[in-house]
Amino acid sequence: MKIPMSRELPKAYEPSAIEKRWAEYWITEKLFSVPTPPPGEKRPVFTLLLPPPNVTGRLHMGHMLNQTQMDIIVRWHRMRGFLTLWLPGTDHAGIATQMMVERQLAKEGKNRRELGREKFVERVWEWKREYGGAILEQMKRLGASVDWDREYFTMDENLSRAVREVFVRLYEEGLIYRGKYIANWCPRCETVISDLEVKHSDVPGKIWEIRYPVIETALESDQTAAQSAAGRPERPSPREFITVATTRPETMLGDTAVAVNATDERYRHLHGKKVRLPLMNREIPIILDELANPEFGTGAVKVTPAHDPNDFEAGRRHNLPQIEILDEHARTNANAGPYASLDRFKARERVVADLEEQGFLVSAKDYMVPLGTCDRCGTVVEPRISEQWFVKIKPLAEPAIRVVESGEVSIVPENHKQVYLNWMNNIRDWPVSRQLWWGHRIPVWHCGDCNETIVARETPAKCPKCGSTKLEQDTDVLDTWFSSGLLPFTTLGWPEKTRDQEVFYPTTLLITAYEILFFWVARMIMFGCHFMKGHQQDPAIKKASGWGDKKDDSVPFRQVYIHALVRDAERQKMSKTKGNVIDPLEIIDRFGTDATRFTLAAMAAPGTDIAFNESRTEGYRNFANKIWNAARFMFMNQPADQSSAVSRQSSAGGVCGFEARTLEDRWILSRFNRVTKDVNAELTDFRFHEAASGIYNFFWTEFCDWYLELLKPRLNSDNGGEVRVAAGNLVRLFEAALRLLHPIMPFITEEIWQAIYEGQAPAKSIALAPYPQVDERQIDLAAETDMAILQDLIVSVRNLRAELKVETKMKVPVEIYAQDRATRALIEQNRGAVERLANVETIAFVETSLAKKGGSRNTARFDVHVVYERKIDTQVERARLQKELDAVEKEIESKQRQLGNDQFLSKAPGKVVDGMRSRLDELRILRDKLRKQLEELG
RNA sequence: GGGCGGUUAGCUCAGUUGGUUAGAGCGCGUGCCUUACAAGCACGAGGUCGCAGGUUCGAGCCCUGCACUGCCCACCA
Repeated sequence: MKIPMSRELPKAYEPSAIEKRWAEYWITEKLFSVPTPPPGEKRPVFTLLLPPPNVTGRLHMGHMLNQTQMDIIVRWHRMRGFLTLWLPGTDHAGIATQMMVERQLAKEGKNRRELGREKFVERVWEWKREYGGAILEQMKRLGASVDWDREYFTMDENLSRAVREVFVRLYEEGLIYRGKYIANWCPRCETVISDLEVKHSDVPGKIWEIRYPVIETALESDQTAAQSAAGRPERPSPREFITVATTRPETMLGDTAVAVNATDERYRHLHGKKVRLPLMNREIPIILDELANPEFGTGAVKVTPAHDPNDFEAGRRHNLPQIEILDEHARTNANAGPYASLDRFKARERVVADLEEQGFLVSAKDYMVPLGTCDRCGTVVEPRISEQWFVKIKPLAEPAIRVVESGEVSIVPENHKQVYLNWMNNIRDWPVSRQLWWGHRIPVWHCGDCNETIVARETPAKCPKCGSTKLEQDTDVLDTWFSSGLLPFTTLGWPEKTRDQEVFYPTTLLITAYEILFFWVARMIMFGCHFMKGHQQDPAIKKASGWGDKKDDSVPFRQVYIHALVRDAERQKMSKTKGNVIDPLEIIDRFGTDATRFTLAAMAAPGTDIAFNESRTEGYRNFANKIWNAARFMFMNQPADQSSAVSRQSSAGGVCGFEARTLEDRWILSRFNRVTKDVNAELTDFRFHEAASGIYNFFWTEFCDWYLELLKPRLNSDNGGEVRVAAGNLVRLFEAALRLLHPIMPFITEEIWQAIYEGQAPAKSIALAPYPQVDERQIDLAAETDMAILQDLIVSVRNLRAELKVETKMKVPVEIYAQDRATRALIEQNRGAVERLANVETIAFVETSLAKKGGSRNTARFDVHVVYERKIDTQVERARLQKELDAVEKEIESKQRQLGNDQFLSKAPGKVVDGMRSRLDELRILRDKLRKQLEELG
């Protein structure tokens, strides 16, 4: 691909003009594709699995944050020489996709049942082929440096085969079983869903108290005796009632008992009795069970084993019948007698009305009702009995707990580790079957003749027990998370043993949102530890990659980084219903991908949510523009005979060929190395915000505002040699800074970097160039100290000029007193810089303090006085001085107190004590000068 | 009912193991179209770090309590 490139850059940076071009270039050149490495590969390896977005998904801010962080880490590793594999793909997203296509069908006036399963599934595949790639296309705009040659889809044949393999193995190991249990049922999706897929909330509603008449029995005499013992009236009322409370009165149609606690004295006389169920006119027993809490309500509770999980358990304990009164649509069925064929809420109304009419309703009170709704469609879920496949989870959870406890898998930030462990320690069996059509069909067949259940990897020809060919495959599909939980190894060729696994498994890192810690992360760890048990990563690679101390290579990843949630500017969670969703693509259109990425990076402090604020993005768009213009300046100042000043050899990563001749050269080189050192450390700890702001400050403040300004005279010098050095330094430093910035802002850095080399770049892309690494020898403390003094001097003069209201263009003479010889020498040597940057005509050094002169500034190292006829506003100046003096005196006092404290002197580190002493010395000088100045003002 | 987090400048947020002067961006004020950049430059104002105690030579950071505020988990009728 020919790279269009020009050193005549437009004045304002236009991201849209370049971003698309580079995104395409990276893909067509296959820059990020990683073929299976040959044996003997020794490079360190970095592997990252993209959390697969749903095929139905549209890119939202959460994705973008997630992908930006991943891309930063990935590009950073790649530039540091890691063999870097980032695996992209999409998830078939069972319910979501099926709903999407069903909606489409509905528009055509059809439904899936008319179509039939086979045709419907074909239809979903069509939809997937047509629209399923949308989110990955959107990803490309973000610049995500994934290996597109390895793109996967969770229903690809190879991944599906692995899913069947896993199911069969688990079954054979006794870790999968089938049973009739009560579970959350979504009447709209018509499938069972797991606890995790239910959202709980309390909503205003009602609680109804209902009385059930007690049936008098032959045991009455005993009861009476018991009552007397309990100090009750000797005679029971002719019609005794037992009162229960419920927030779902319609379920009483399915009641098969009333429970009281055995310890509850109030009900002792009713032990062994029965009640007559109102409306249904059915006799049901009073049972003694822990289910009834004497502290709550009346202490008596109705028991509906078919429609409540607690009652289900109680029902099992007491062998109670399970009477289902609701069907899969949550409509009442024939068991509801006169209330059959009603929507559940309609049934509720009728039941309440009739109870009231017949005198069974005791009360109806306002109440906050706990309500579970379907995560997908928002429908109120209904606990319902059905036959499902379950994964026995404890044996899988134990190793998954161990590897996190031991740090074989580390979770960052660490507080999520505890959350993970809490959940895992209380984990319950996982219902994995779903009554859907779209997904991995369960590899189980039922024999139509002998009813045998056959669990097999491939479709069996006949029943192994009776030889019948009347076999029907189980109609259910697997929970979407079942297949995505396998991805760390199935994408690397499992169940075959492959070279890819040897090299890339365990994956290095997982970056994901907190929300799917249980859904996905936990399942990956369980499956990884189970199915990759005994796996060993290529030892040379493992060591080179920095994981030599890890013992367990079965884990799916070495590290998990949990990132925050992106909220809107008001800190509200973004949601479609609230209408406060910020569309990242729209932000990108307006500010550019680089600026948007930078925003997310700069705000991504680990552990805190991000309130996405557009004004920040605008600021970072400006930052990109700043870099752009600095580049224009750089190109403008390249001598004609020095078209490519940068060595084509890539250096070890630092600034290559820089000739530090002057203070500003030594200073900027030192600063660059310091920032480089910091950024590398910060990225190691996922402190994206610190890395981003470090680079921002370096580029803008130090490089542009100071270094470029100091360089200008040298670039405009008549001395060709000097110009050459200055221009060369400029371009070399710039080149290195671009590499430093590249992981966060890949597009603009690529554009300028390529332009620097004019088609002769040492690599196909800056993304393949080395990442800057600190060269400690280039850190120059003296240069940094000296530069700070000069900056202080220049700012002081600028400040005085502003106060004296010197016309901007007018140069003024200044007088400087520096008692310290070194300081004076420093200023003398750099007087040109001071004159230029502070707009000074001449500098005159004097031998006595200038503190008494108006229009002066004093520091511990120097006094500077601007010679100008206009007088300062005495009032304002006095106030300013007084304020400063107060602050200084206050600080002196506190320092003196500390330095006078023996405990402090003996306990505090010497560095701190020395630092405080010299600071105190400076403060005293400053105080004296300020006092003199105040005296002078009178 | 449990668990976790937040409270720092007008706004949005940083502040890694406690250590000398608490930072940034935006916004605000003043002056500048200075030949890279007005999406810019220069200078400036603005904070008793939620409240009350405690530990320490030293606390924005550690401990206790309180207030307000978010989130997650949980089968309480």
